[in-house]
Amino acid sequence: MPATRGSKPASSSRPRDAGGVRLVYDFLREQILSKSLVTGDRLPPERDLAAQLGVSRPVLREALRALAMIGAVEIRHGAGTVLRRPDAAALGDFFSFAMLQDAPVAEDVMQARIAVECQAARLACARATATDFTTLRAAVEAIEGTVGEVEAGARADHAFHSALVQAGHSPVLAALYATLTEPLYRTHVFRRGTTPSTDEFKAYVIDDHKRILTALVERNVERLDAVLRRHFVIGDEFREQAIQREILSMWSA
Amino acid sequence: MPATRGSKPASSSRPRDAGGVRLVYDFLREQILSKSLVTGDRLPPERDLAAQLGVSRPVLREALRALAMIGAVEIRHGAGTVLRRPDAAALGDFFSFAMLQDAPVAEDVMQARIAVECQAARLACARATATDFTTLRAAVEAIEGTVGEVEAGARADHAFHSALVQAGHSPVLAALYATLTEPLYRTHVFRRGTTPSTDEFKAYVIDDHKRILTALVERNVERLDAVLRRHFVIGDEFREQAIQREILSMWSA
DNA sequence: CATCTTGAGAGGTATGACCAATTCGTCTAT
DNA sequence: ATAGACGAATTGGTCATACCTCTCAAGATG
Repeated sequence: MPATRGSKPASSSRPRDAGGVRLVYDFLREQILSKSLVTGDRLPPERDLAAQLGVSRPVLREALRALAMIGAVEIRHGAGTVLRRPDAAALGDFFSFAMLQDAPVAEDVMQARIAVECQAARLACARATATDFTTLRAAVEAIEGTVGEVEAGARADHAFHSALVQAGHSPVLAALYATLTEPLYRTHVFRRGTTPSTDEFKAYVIDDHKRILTALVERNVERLDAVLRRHFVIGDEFREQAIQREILSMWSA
Repeated sequence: MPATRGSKPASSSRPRDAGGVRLVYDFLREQILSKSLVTGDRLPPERDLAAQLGVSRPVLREALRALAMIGAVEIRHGAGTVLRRPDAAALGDFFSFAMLQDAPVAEDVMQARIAVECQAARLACARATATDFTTLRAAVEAIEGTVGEVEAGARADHAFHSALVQAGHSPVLAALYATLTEPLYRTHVFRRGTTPSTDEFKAYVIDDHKRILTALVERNVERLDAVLRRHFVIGDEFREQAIQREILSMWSA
């Protein structure tokens, strides 16, 4: 085993990684920095890379698994390990482990969801692309076609709101949003809570989604924010009661 | 090796983790969710935990190393492995690998911070108590007394904003805020970035914090939102540039 | 040309042994 | 009685070896 360098911890909030693991991190960093490796490149096979670095394969695997956790590499069984460019979409476990330790209540989760979605919507006014608009229009159409159905309606609703967040082109907000909302849309009761029962209410729900899209198309930040916040008020009480009983069990699945 | 469950990936941007590793993640998630394990608890020794879960020690170590990468556990040689609550300070490697490949992450974290703080501020207009107001007034006074100092000024600034978020009485928002921001205030450059240099600017910063508090006292949601958002614009570019430079040098070791 | 099969390559896992760091208990000196 | 030193036990770090499982590409067959 080669001597480790006397470098400081990778992060002031994490203890110093073991020497073998750190050597792998450092090696890969240098490879990227020197452009010897670029995003998409396949790393040498584990056995070869471990020998090259003078560490054992389990040590190399530890390091690679950790890098996979943050999306820096993608490990594919039988195919090899590829260098990836981390983005916050890879941080689902980070956010879920963080939130699991606070036992959030349903209303709070909705508030955080609102926070993230409204901020992403603001960004979307500046950043949304033609592709985003296409996606959102298709999502509105999907809502129109499924507004009275529990399963499909909830899926279409989620797709619309997720597309809106994606249009903000902020990976951290998108990752947070996914963590916060994915469990929501999986609960039966939440799905029922998003399903209007009267024709009048159905029409209103469809129109509201159109109003959101219109404000975005016009890139009107304040109107979009207002329309969206009012959108969330609708059905809030009904939804909250439904969610409370199921929210905590979902993050462990 | 026990059969793995047919669950989907923890994050949609990462391929499915290998079965053994996933089993460890799931186990720990459940332990946390059920309060069998709380932050600060020491996990069983590797040999014992591996046997308990029916995986080999190298597999357990892979999983733990990955969790250590996001700050969910702290591994100490000779002492044991402790459960930690992840916060962004643990993501040094994430940021460094991301930035080495030109991923624009710092601005995103700030956007998430803004989302959370503004939503918490909205809630605070309805929920702030007399104690909250007392805390916030003291925080403003502390800002007045330290506005030209790098360390103390940053601490006072952070205390004010944290108190504002706390006044929203939303544990999820408060936790997210802590997760996203506490590490920032630890960097020297961020602190310098929040330290006004001219008397005029100092007075403006003090007044802006007072305006925020006034809007809250009047429980004026829209004014508070507007004042706060404008507050964030000030110094944003300076801060971002400073953070990006600092992150590379500080975390890449 | 399209589809299927096979073999090589590459990741996934287990076992056992040994090394290194930390913690705790015991003994000795003051 | 207290403090410090030392050694043993505990626990993480690493290595070597063997075997299993998945993926992919090349070759064979219809």
